[in-house]
Amino acid sequence: MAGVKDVARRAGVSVATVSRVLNDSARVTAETRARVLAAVAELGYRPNAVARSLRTDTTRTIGLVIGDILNPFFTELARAVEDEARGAGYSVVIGNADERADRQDHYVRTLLEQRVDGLLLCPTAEVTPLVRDVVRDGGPLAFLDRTLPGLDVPTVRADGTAAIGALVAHLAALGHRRIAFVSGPALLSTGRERTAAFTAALRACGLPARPEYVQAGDFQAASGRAGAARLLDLPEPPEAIFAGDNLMALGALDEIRARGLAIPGDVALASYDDVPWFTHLDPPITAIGQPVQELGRRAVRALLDRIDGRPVEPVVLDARLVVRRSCGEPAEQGSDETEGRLPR
Amino acid sequence: MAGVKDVARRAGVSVATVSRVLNDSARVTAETRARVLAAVAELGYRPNAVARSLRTDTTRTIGLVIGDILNPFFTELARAVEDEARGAGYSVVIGNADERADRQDHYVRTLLEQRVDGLLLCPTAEVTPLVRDVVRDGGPLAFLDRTLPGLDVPTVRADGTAAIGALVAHLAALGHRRIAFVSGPALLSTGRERTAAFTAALRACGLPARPEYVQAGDFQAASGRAGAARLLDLPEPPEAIFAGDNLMALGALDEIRARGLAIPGDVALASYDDVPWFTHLDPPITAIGQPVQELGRRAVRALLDRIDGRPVEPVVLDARLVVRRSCGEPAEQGSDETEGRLPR
DNA sequence: TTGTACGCGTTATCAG
DNA sequence: CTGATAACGCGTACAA
Repeated sequence: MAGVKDVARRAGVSVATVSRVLNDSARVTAETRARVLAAVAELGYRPNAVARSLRTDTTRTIGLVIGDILNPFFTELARAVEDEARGAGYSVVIGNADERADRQDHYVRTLLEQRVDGLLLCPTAEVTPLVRDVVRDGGPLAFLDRTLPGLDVPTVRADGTAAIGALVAHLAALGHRRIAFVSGPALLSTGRERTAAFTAALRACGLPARPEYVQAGDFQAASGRAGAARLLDLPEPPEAIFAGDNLMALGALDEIRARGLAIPGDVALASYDDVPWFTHLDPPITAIGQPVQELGRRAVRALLDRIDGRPVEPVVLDARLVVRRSCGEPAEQGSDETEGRLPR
Repeated sequence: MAGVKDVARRAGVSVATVSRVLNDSARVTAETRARVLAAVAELGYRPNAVARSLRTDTTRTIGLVIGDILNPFFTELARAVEDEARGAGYSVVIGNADERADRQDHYVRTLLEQRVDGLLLCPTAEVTPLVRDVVRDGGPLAFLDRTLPGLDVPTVRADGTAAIGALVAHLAALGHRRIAFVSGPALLSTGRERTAAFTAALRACGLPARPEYVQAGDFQAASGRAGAARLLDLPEPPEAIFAGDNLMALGALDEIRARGLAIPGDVALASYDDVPWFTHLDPPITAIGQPVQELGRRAVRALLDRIDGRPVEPVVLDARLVVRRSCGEPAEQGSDETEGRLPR
């Protein structure tokens, strides 16, 4: 494969000059520039980014480790991150942790060895030794969507506390008193936050917080189904089930359908995370939507700020309740802004 | 950041020895190996993959350029590719072409400059000059899902011809005679193949092929909605709409719902590509499912074969019809194997 | 078994 | 404005 040397020879100049026109770093005669460019085209020269990176100690690349590539929330997030990064001249390398700490670490390690300029991490566990080390060594890290307690790392996330409060109030207003939650893992900040917000919201509405009405899941569909099954098997099953993410809502839906139960007649259903198809179910699913695009954009900006040594402060955006009909007919229903919404 | 040199000094050995234990290439005393490993741990040494790649001319990395990261078909594909690659000791770098030829080329170029060992491409257009060059130069390329005419490149894909034939026969058996198709782009092999199979299937069933019943889309939801709108606005609207992929099916669904039409009473709906939530709609959507996991695995194996200089032949798997209820009640319905299926 | 020294393709420094 | 050359971090002949 042709290198700068070949190009130089063919253009009748030195390698230094070739490098200069390729990076338009210094002033070069229009004529020699043309000769070089011609040689580049003729030889089909492709710059070797590996060598370039070794020399410049920069890869123009950022890593993104997401929780689960099959989860639409994360793919939408990845999309937003990628768009913003591309705009800034960076490539994004995505690692799919599959909600496993070991796989997360695998990618963190690999990406660091690849010498990415920065790393966006949606942590899958409390904290692994590797992540602790990276933080200690001041690696170019930022957290996205999820936080890690006690670590001083720039974080971009959405807070669902208010929206969950609104959801529980909505359920209570519709007459539901036995409200259950299929939670995410307690190891994740998002899992904990949503559970805490849920119990606080119950209290605020004067509803009892029954421990058996909080079932632990792992953000995967199967656990949503299992959690719903346990809830529906209770001597006194809940009147409403709130799933901690869209995958678990899908699982809960599976279980509810399998039992031939009606929504919201027999049991109401709501979900954290909003996805396009929620709108098409009968009834459409009430959900809490996160500002995913904005999350992605802000995360990239925060990371680039950190890379460039600019000061960066945490970003917390708000999630919001989208009322549809899966929890019962509201007395007075606002227009559903996402009705008929199309992805992209 | 610590390098081999630092490790060597700390362990009291030469850099060569360090390199040897890191790659367990040659015989090293157990004792020195231990000393080196200790030094590595103490210094928190992280091998520089960039330098290593420059030296070895191999990155243990493959590129994957997909059509659209928001399309569940592609994310599932990416997942399968990643799993298989990881098993073989390779990392996967994903590029999202967003169904645009320019963006596809951007990633092909970038990945090539990054010196990936191989490149899996789901081509977004007939053929771009860049792709032509890469093929001509014998770049380590394989096509996935989509094929490019007249190019001698290993290809792994699914064929839907038989399944589409079965679908049209199914529709005809249910009494539908005016059957329409929202096609993918004619520039894509998958778009062309499905359209050809559709018209052939009509003919096989003795149904007329009306040109106005084939509306061109681009595999994105918005075009599915627009295509459905044009069809439903026809003086003689179709009794059944078959969408060329799951995103366009979502769009068509949007349009049908917006018009207050009943499925399948007013219009039947079917989709190419099967997704988990199809099962939960009322009625559940009849679809054609591809063996996505297998596609991903075979693609990686084919690419690695090519990289290692082993002979590789094209792989064509079969898609299959999954009958649900969105086209009407079949006289005799087989069990739906994917009912209640959970992702992962 | 271990050490020395060269080179991978590029950019950046320093002369000219 | 252009050219010669050192250096980036690592792997590997070759020598010891």
